[in-house]
Amino acid sequence: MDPLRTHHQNISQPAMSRGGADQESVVETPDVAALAQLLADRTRVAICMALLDGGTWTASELAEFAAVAPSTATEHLNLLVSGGLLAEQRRGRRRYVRLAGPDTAETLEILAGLAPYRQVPVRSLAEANHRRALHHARTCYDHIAGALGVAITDAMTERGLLARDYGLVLTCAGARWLTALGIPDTVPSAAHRAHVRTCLDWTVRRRHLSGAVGAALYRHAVDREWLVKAPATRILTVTDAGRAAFRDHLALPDEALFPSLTPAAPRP
Amino acid sequence: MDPLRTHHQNISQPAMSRGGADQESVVETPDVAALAQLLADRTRVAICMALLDGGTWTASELAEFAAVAPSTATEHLNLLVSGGLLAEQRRGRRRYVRLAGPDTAETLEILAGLAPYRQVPVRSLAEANHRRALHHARTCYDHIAGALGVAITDAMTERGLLARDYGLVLTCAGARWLTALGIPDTVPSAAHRAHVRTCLDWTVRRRHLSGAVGAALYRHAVDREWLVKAPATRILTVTDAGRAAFRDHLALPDEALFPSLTPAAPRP
DNA sequence: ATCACACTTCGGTGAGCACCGAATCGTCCG
DNA sequence: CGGACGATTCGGTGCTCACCGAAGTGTGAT
Repeated sequence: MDPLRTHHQNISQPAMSRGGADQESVVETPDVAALAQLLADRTRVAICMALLDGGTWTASELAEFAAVAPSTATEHLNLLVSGGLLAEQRRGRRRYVRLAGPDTAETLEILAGLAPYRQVPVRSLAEANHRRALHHARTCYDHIAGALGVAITDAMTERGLLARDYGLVLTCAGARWLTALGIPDTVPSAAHRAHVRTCLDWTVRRRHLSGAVGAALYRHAVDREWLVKAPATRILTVTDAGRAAFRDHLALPDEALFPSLTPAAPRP
Repeated sequence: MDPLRTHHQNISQPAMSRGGADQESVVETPDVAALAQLLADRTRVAICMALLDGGTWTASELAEFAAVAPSTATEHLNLLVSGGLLAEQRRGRRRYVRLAGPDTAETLEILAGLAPYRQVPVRSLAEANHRRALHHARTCYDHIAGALGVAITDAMTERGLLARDYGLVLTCAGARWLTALGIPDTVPSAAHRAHVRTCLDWTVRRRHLSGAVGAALYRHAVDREWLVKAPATRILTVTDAGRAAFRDHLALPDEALFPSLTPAAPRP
């Protein structure tokens, strides 16, 4: 149709204002393809997934994690930073990198929930253990995911702290429960209306609690040392104190509290 | 590092179970890259954006909309359907296609909100008018977007029907207001806790109302003929009755009710 | 000063893929 | 039946890009 259309001018450069002819009539449009292009590469996604632990990684740590050469990692980081998905901070000879913000993290989680599944071979016993631990309990940027996260959400729902109507919401009882735990500030006066979001868990294909309440709960659990986050991974470990607390406050069953008891990836 | 790693085995085929050696130790992982790959092409995104009007299109309509050859459109539709983003229905020699579901639509909107902006030239006067109309009021799968959508959201907030704490929520007054309008069924008894979501508007870079309440409001407005949707586009036109209603119930200003008065894409 | 280290730049390579046109297959209509 | 039409298949083309290694740059430690 359009004779100007050479083959495959799909994304590439910003097209360079030509001749200055009709430059007055332009419109801005969100370039979804450009954003998706950033995430259309397994290595870049692996980097983003690593950063979903909410932490700050160096370039070489990410290169090793993603199993690519440092030079390749540099290229990917350049793209992700200039695309606005990652924030960087250079100190000395190190390049520190983290997710740009909660929006980014949430978008990644949403995509992970909608994405098709893929079979991935497990090579070593160490990797199998790592998988098992991830499956049991991990961070999801600022809240708790994995079997533990789902169990918490389920228990809170059963006990009437959360209610399901057109999405999950915090009930008045739930607000009181949070206050009793000593989580007041995050939840404003009209507590029953506080922001509750859910997030589709990619290991269990079940929804778990996120949003402001999920974040507050996670922070609280870490502060009280109910949970300990392993450095440089997203793995959470439940402490003895944590087991006591989760049994006490939510009557969580042992399956949710011990990683070894977590059943192997139930496929729906 | 890995000698098995030839160059660029990034996405491609499902790798074909080899030799049947170590097939027991596999794990399922969401393949975000594969999903993003689907959206990493301008033409495919254009198709998805067209389908965001919530309607059903034929293959050739989409080919014309996206300005590609029919054969190219077929290829794209095959990918999008088999990737689960689109649902198809074949009748006779026609292929009817629509978005797979609300999840898909929501994900697209979220991506559009996070995506970078791109300058797009406007070629004809007709296109300029089309843009203006889209900018003023359009559907966003199942709710109202554009300047009108933002104005509605703002007005509802100002009048205490919506409140902002950790995201937007419907107040008790808001629930009563909906009931008075005659929108009861969508909103369950504990109405003030009904599902409210916001959606970042890509024309105005402002949030507007979505979720169950947003969808109910849109359906109501169409039922009462406050709004009329132009066929084969996402454009909404405000009728006289609509203007009266929106002035009455929300005191919307004229700028929000007449497309010509909408200011040209304010950039923050 | 010297060396180790974290990262970057650059050239080259190979795979992937968006596109079209021409030919083909079915379906619907006159 | 025959022709128009919607959609598909297929071969070919050219661009894009993920990857690496080797060489280079700057920082920090000895």
